[in-house]
Amino acid sequence: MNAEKGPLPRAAAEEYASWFKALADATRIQIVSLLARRRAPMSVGEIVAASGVGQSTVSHHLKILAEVRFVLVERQGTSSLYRINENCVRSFPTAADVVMGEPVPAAPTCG
Amino acid sequence: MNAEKGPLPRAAAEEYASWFKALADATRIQIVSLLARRRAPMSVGEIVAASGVGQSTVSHHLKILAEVRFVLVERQGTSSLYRINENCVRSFPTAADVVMGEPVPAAPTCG
DNA sequence: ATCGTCCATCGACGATAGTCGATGAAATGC
DNA sequence: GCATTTCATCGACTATCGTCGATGGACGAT
Repeated sequence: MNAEKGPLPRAAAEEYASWFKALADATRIQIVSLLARRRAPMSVGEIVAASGVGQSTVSHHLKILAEVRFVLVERQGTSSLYRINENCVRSFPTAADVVMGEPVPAAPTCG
Repeated sequence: MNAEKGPLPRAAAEEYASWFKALADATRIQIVSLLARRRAPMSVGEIVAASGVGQSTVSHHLKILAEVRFVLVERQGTSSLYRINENCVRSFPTAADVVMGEPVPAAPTCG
């Protein structure tokens, strides 16, 4: 932990924020927890049926979660199978990391 | 960790999301890290000077951070002194908590 | 009492984000 | 080839958010 007196540089703060933004929505949290409980990959249709929002909305959130590597996608035939990326879950920064200015765990490269 | 098959209930997901929303902005992360590095309380004016955004903006973010008890405020004379709430930082949920459905650590009651 | 300082709140603005319905594209089956 | 399924993308709408400037209230000093 570095403890200079200045604020965290803006660029680092934005990188941290991009992490937390990925989990700053209730629908995304539901999707992520759903994928984590079923440890097996799930198709978009299954996620739609379980989450209660529209198909395009689920697809949109899955894209956001995939951009930060929180979920991994694999095409199989006509369907896309999503699964949780446990490496990325583990490297997610804690609040203590942020306030103490720990180095950012390289957002899009966690697994 | 509970591992039923259904998604996390919407209410729990929203409570989690409210936590992460508090850190989902670069300016708030800068403010929080600033307060954590100086361990002493800081006035709003000091935070404004160090963060590079307007006074009303800082005041707005401090209000959000105080609502989730991430910072604590104490009036002293004409100025308000803000300091980090280390209990709240420690009880902030990890990503693993969320995806595994750990019980929410009682957002507004962490310290 | 008056002035000046410090801060919270208000109103407004632009930007971003979440949701939906509709459209389109890729793969499968007939 | 054609229809069907499955999903991603597009366009539009609304709501929320971050920021600012201005206003006003509380407190201290003169």
